Amino acid sequence: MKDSKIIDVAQKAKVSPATVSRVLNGSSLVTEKTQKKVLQAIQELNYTPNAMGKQLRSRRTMTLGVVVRDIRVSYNAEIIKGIENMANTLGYKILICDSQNEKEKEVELLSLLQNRTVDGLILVTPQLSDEEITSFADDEYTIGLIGRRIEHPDIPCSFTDNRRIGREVVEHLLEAGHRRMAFLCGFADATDSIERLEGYKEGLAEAGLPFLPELIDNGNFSEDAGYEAFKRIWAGSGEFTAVFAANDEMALGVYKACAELGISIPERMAVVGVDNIRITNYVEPKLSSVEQPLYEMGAALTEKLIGQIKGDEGTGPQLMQIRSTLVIKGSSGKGG
Amino acid sequence: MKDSKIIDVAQKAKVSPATVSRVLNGSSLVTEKTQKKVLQAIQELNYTPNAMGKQLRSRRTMTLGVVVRDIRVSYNAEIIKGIENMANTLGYKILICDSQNEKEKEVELLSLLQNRTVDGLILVTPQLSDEEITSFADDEYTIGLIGRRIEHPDIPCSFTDNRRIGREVVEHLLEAGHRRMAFLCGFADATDSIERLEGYKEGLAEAGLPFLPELIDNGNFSEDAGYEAFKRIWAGSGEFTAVFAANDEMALGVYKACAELGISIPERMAVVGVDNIRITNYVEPKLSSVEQPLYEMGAALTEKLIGQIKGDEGTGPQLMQIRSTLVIKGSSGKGG
DNA sequence: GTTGCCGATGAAATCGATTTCAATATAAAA
DNA sequence: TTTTATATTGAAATCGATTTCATCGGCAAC
Repeated sequence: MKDSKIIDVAQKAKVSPATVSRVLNGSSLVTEKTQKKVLQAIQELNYTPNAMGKQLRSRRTMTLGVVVRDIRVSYNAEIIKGIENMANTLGYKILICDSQNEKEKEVELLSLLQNRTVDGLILVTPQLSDEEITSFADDEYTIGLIGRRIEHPDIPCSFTDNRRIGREVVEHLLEAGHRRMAFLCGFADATDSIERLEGYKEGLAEAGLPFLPELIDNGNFSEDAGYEAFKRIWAGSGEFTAVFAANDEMALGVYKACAELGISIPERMAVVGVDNIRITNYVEPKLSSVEQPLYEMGAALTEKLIGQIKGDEGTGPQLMQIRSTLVIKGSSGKGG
Repeated sequence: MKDSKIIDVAQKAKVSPATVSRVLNGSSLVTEKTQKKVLQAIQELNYTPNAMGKQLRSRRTMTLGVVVRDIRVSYNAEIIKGIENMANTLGYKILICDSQNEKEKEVELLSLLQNRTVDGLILVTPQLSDEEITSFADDEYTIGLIGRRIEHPDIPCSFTDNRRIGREVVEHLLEAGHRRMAFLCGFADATDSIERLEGYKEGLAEAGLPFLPELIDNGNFSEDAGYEAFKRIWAGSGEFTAVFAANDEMALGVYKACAELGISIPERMAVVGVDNIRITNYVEPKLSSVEQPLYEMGAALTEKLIGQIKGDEGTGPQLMQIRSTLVIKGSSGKGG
């Protein structure tokens, strides 16, 4: 069936396209009688307004772009779900862009804003520099950030207090009797990771313990990276009884390394991760982790961003810090 | 910075919009000199062609819609990744729609095709009936299916031979010495599940074993459902030594139930799932499963669908059956 | 019976690009 | 030098809907 245009409906109903448009958009300036005629015609022709025409005229695509580094990692999937749901309730659609962890691709994707393919863009833990992002926001493009924080009046950000996470984990490990604990960073460019490291340092400082650079290593947030990083540290200075990994993936790598090296968890080595992904509850022992309300972060940011697109000014703070909670499980119980 | 239009570029370069358009689209009918002028003007104005204008005129959105039941489940995420990558290489973007497992929502989403928001729609294990889908395809709308099979000249489908999967798993279990094996179905509407059940029956029949209805139960593909289903069967007729779950999630539910009931895997009970999701390698014992090349399924279908949109006719069969492989792990070793 | 006003409708401009077709300019041929 | 063919360019139509502005009609007020 060929799809019909507004003019077809107009002709069938013996009115002008303008009137049809008014009916479609619920304008009150239409007689009940003509409205009925028009609706009848719409029904008979099985007419659906063409989105492109509508968008061009209204200069709104009702679409949000979402840039993630990899759709498959559950951290991102959960955020996307939150974004998608909120966007949908507010009448928006979402365009997913997987940057494949390439910064170059992220830069490219900003063009979606320039060419007005989307009304706004949500970047999830982006690799772009603060300058690149702010310069875009300054150009009146609508951008929102998840898992990263930039102080800018027009950039809403939704993130967790990573420093607090760092401190809290350290406190937990201290309480469990550990004095020397390693820290595995993630991407060098990830503020998440950097801030968690700072929190780790603060925690140690508060307890009057020294910060030992040899207990720090980093990787790219992947299981393999965690595995390698742990092995490096272990080979360097065997002197530690706990590991705090910047995310669960890396913590899983630690599990693997420990299994290989015959190090038992948690007796000989306590392990704590961040994100509390599903797998943490399937490994033995269950992995202690910090749960971030990812779904809520996605949803909250989306709501704010759409508000901004619609022009709601000053509806609240641009920085939305969301509280995360430490979930203690078998991998970091008392004693050790 | 206000974004500029093609007319602005035209004025700045002292040419007509038509010429600018030609330069933009690499038409060969432009003098090198004017081309230079135009490019110069484009650069100076930092001009980017507006996507909506372009789309309206060309009647192409260069966007594909993807409907999944839940973005978070890794089965879907993997498929989406394949779709996204292929779409991207071919210049397409993807609009993600999470149907929240509601059929009603799926129906709604078909409107994306009607109003031309997308050029084509990919449905991943959809809940819509064959009739609903084919009637849409008959209306010249471009639809593709993943994980489901409909015989229709205009509907490309990418799926695995579920019946074969069923037979193969049964054969494997028979070889390991099992004679009575339970089967846990998934969604009642999922052809995947139904076909696997048929394969299971065929496998039994080939071995001359009877099909026992009391060893069949079903759930909704979730871990909880698997847990409940197993408990029901167990309570009914304790007489079986292996379970074949229609997917890994349900198999994980079986693990949970067995742990509670003190049934050891694989000694007392062998377990096999389907999908070979990541968690299967983190549980103890590792879960035997059937690996489906999800990424490839997504990518292959997308390529075909875009070909169809572009008008490549008859470039191959509409039905793409992709071979899956049984991965035997600890949960179904010999003996039992 | 005019005049004035208001509510319903339509004609036409608009959004921003592409593309057809006609009109140039340029080069080649006579 | 004039004619013809060809290579560039521009004017205007187009995609499909929305929206402004003008118009028409009816009704009330004078």
